[in-house]
Amino acid sequence: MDVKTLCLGVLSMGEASGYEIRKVFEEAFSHFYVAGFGSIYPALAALAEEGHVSCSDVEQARRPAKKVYRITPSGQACFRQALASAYPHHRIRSDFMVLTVFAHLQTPERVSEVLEQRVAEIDQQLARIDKERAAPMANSPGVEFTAGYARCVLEAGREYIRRHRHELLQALCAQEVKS
Amino acid sequence: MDVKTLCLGVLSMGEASGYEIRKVFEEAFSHFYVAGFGSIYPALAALAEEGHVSCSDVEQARRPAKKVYRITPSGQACFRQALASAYPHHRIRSDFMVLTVFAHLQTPERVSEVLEQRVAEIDQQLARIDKERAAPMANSPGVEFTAGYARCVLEAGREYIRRHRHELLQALCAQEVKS
DNA sequence: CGCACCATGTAAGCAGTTACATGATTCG
DNA sequence: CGAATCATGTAACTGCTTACATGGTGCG
Repeated sequence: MDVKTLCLGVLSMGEASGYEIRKVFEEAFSHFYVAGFGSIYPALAALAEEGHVSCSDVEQARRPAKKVYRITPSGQACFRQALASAYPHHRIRSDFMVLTVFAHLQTPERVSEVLEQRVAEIDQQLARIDKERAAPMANSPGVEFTAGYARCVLEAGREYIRRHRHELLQALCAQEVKS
Repeated sequence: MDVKTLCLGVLSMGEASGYEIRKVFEEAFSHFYVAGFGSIYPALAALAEEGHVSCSDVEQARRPAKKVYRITPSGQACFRQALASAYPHHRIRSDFMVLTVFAHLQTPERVSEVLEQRVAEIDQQLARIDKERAAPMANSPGVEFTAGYARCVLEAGREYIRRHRHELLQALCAQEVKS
């Protein structure tokens, strides 16, 4: 699934500008999808040309004017079709895990720092999920389920690091003494 | 971290051909990094040109000849440098979670299928981890730690789906009756 | 006055995927 | 004999990231 399809998804929950869509990606969707301005704006332009969204300029008091996009019936059909035919891939690209796999090529201090950074990032993501739950942009069972899934997986990872970091660091120290 | 760096990492554990490196990506590394032939072969060629790996043709009885790559001291230094300076990013791109967020736009049958497919994939990955643990290509504390981390996170996700799938599906059915 | 936020876009470049192209051997 | 495995590569394409370009408003 590409950024275009995901933009349609965001717009299926209500009209929005490009800037607001990006905020959704950064906040509510940040646990499973990354997209920046550079991919969102071209995606919206392409969707408008295909007739999947309509667009209107909205002047604002004390703010720059914005372009508000709305999903059209054809866009709705297109998004439903994408949902119906997509395979539920789940790809991870983790430099964190690369760094832990090759822990023996780093100093114990460095490995400890890496683990701390990962825990800090998990804490941030958990805080974001709780914030989103307090003020849900759309209170659907799907959003609820997915937030719970993300929460559960993140907490499991954090707990694992807490419980096993000493084993890893001790093994590294033992190895350092030998060499 | 790019494919080139990861290839150096694989070669830091011992010499290998491109074909064998790809097997490592598909098996031991599959939980946190994806790479196919199309990125591995060009990466190895580039590394050879930069002097980070050496390469020799090896004729085999009853097999096609292969090119065996070995990491050089400069490659080792380069990889250590990459490990020392990389930030532990952990990116997820999950069509699975997109599909669950928009569960209300799909039939309960479809959502159920999606959940089952995810559970099946988790089971496959868990089986792969256990297989790898039985015959570890390198028995380092880092490999052990990372396998445990992946195990823990995958199991948490599977458990969450098992415990909460009924809630999601019931909410969808209730909504369907209303509309 | 400077920073952060609101707001929209373009263009170049790169990394990686997909498909193509080839060919030997082994096993059922 | 066909399928799977071993084995290496190229080329086109796509999708995304990064950097560039611009400019108004609000707050401390």
